Amino acid sequence: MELRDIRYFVAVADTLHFGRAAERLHMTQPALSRQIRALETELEVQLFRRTKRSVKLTIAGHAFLKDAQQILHQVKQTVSTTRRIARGEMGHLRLSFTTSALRSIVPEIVREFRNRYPDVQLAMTERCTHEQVEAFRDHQLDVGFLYPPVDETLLAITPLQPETWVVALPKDHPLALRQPLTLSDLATESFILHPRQEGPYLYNQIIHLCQQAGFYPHVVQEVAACQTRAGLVAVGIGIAFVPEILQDAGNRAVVYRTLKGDAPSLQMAIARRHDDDSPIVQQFFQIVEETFTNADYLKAN
Amino acid sequence: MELRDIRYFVAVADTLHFGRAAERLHMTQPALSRQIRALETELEVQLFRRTKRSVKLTIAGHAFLKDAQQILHQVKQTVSTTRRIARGEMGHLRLSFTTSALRSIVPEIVREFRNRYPDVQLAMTERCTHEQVEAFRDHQLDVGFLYPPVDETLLAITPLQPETWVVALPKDHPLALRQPLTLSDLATESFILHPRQEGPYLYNQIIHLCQQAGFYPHVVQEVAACQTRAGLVAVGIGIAFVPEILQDAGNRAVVYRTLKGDAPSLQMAIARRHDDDSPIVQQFFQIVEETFTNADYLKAN
DNA sequence: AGCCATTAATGCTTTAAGAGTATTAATCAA
DNA sequence: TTGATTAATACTCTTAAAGCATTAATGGCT
Repeated sequence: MELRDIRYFVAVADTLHFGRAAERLHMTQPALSRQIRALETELEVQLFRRTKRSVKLTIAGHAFLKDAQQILHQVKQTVSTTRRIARGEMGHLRLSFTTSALRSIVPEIVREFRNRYPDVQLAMTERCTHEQVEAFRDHQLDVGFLYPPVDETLLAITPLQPETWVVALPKDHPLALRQPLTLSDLATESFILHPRQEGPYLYNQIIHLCQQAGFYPHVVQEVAACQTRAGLVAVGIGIAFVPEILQDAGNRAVVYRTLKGDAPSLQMAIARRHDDDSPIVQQFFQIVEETFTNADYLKAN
Repeated sequence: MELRDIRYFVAVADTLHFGRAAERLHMTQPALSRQIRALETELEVQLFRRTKRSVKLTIAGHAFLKDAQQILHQVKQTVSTTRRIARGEMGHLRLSFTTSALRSIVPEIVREFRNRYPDVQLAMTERCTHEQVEAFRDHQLDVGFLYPPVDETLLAITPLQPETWVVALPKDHPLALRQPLTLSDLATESFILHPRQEGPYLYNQIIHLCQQAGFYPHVVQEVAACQTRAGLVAVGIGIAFVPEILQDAGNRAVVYRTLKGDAPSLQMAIARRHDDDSPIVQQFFQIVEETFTNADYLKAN
């Protein structure tokens, strides 16, 4: 049995007239009569009770009609849905971001995406860079905002705007008054850094920059959350580095100072699997690109 | 799009191998490759991501597969159900019967029908003959146990076993001792009959038989229910006619006497619309026939 | 690094299912 | 009785789909 047969049957069942049904199907009456008869033979079921002058459905024909219409409807629905999914208008997208990404342009991107593709289910999870890479490996993630470097054989990376980090000092620290501050000024300080395994790239970068400035930093504590580091700075445990964008939300007992010359910096990036051909992911990247073009445009004015 | 395309697609999606899928479909690989490609062109959707060595589903392909399998399943289900309905194994049957029919062979017939066709929904309603005819007219009824005569242009009638009616007398009535009783013996009695409009045929029959016996019956009361009539006989209001099969269930203060010669009698019949081609109804009649053949066979032994 | 096996695609031919045309047969209404 | 209506039949024709032979590209294996 083919959908053709079902379409023919429904036309005849609707009109109860082979001639008119044939017309509706843009074919001739004999061809239609033959197809219906063939369908009945195949089913071994009489669907119509015909006289030479009239046609009506049998009981079985009535039942078949109901199902037939449902099948045709489902086929139509399937075609439509498949097309929408292929166009990226429907489906789902699993998104991850590091904690600090929420303080950046990311929320705006997500908002725009939701607006433009309301039928795409968004699943968002906060994950650190390392967790994101693992999730990508396990096919648990489609798009991630993270901090390179990562395994670029698996992931395609698009760098976003660089993010410079500033020094957090207690309000009453002597250096809080000095304005052009360089890394070498911090040589004798105690440092509160983030745990090495949470962000080895940045950690090593800091150590390396300090060594270039002629000292090895004295690390008194390792704390993951930036806010907590600022808190510890406030009570005089030491000094710390935090992202520039987080400084406004900081503690009142803390001042933030930009470093002149080499300073710790990270460049957030957006990642996807190389082998991912999801049109939704493509569209997400499209929006990311547009958002940045737009943002630059605004800045230029 | 045709079911063929869907079947082909599912085969390729299952095996992810054009050659093996073609084998499973009993066709050659190039033909299959071409059909899949045509399907993709028609849908304007890439369903497979092919390399020269491997095939895998795209996101849209995955979604389509799910729906495709469901469609194929539904088609299979529809064919099966339609066949069962055509064979009379599924569907519904609306059945009516008069009150007294429940005291006859009818329950046995229904029991056997339920046994043999458990997937047929039975809707049973008690209706008098007149109500049944109305229900048939309104297409509200498929099979009815009723008492002719009825409109035989609408209904096809199969008569069942004739049912003779007996006289109910008070236990201490003088005629209770006379054994060969005839209708003329009742000439001076008071009669409790059923209401004329409830069964005009039987009512007229009784009047007619009495007149043939040389008298016009003196009717003191009209009561529909046979049991109630027997009750009134017990307290001496008059005498009554009841169906032979009901006499066992009668009042202890009442005796029942068969009439010699002409006696009121009814022949229950089973009715269906002439234009009803439901296989279920046919099968019901089949069982009715078998049940009677069987019953006669038992009697003969 | 090169060769062979594997596998999907392409070009051409063949087949058969389905459609068209002309006609028939039966039924209902006037 | 006749004519209009309508589904079925007989035959021919068209075309979509299948088969066959071959190509092209890829990946594994020595």
